[in-house]
Amino acid sequence: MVKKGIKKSEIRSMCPISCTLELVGDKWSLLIIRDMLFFEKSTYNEFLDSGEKISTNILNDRLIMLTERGLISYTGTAKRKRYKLTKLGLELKPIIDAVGSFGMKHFEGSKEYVQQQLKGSGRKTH
Amino acid sequence: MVKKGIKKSEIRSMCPISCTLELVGDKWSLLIIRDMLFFEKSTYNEFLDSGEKISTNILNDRLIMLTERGLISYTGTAKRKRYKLTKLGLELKPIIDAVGSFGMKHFEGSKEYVQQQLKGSGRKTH
DNA sequence: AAAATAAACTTGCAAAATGCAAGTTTATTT
DNA sequence: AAATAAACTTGCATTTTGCAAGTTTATTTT
Repeated sequence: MVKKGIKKSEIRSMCPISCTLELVGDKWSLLIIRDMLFFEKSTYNEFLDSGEKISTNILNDRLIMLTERGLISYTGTAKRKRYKLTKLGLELKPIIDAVGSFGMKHFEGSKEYVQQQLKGSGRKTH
Repeated sequence: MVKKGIKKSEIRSMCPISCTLELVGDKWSLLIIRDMLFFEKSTYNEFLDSGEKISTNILNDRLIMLTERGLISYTGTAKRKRYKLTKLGLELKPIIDAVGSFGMKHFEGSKEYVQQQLKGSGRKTH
């Protein structure tokens, strides 16, 4: 069982880089946020079927955590939640952009992959 | 024993964000790179005594991995290695900058922490 | 030159995070 | 009313990280 997900983590240091990585530096958070930012995903099942195949327990855990940490929030009923980025969550965009730029420059085929992905989604070019 | 460190990872997807996170998205890589970028650290022991207290096995593992992946390289003898960022590694700066900016804006006391840290080091303001 | 120190690892074991496959529970459709 | 779907939950295996204590060879110190 995933008891508590990522540990409430007793702050490694007050370094802004370290703190930010403790907030969203796990294996999945930024990918979920990417899906919200670029592909306009908002529901559990939409997040579930992204290319990286997150598993259900982890997704559930991350959605709770990101919510607790004020990066996302939801509206709707318990069985039909719609998540969106909060003001704080939106401020992660520069990070995602920088990560994406590095990737598009250095991973062959990744730029094309993005184009493909955008075809099927809410078409958000930036 | 840390057999292989972070798995050679069978690529989760061709998404540039996902690929980049597989490259440096573990718990320590970006902190080591931060130490090189901002604090001009270059040796095993210098990395060891950063505020976040990485343990020796993990540090060793990460240094090997970052080297294998072409983000850092070293000169000097086996017992006196000096690491530096490669051209590719330097291209991670925009990511670190974005992560740092978010942190300085949202974690109270983190900006002051940076000032403190810079006092004792090679004084690199940006 | 011998002893002490230090730099760069290595080892073994424990704990935490992630992954996988298969449920369960209510709402919503058919 | 039955089938489907959305949002979880559970149990267990694997991977990754953390901790404490070595080891080995170079460099200083005495």
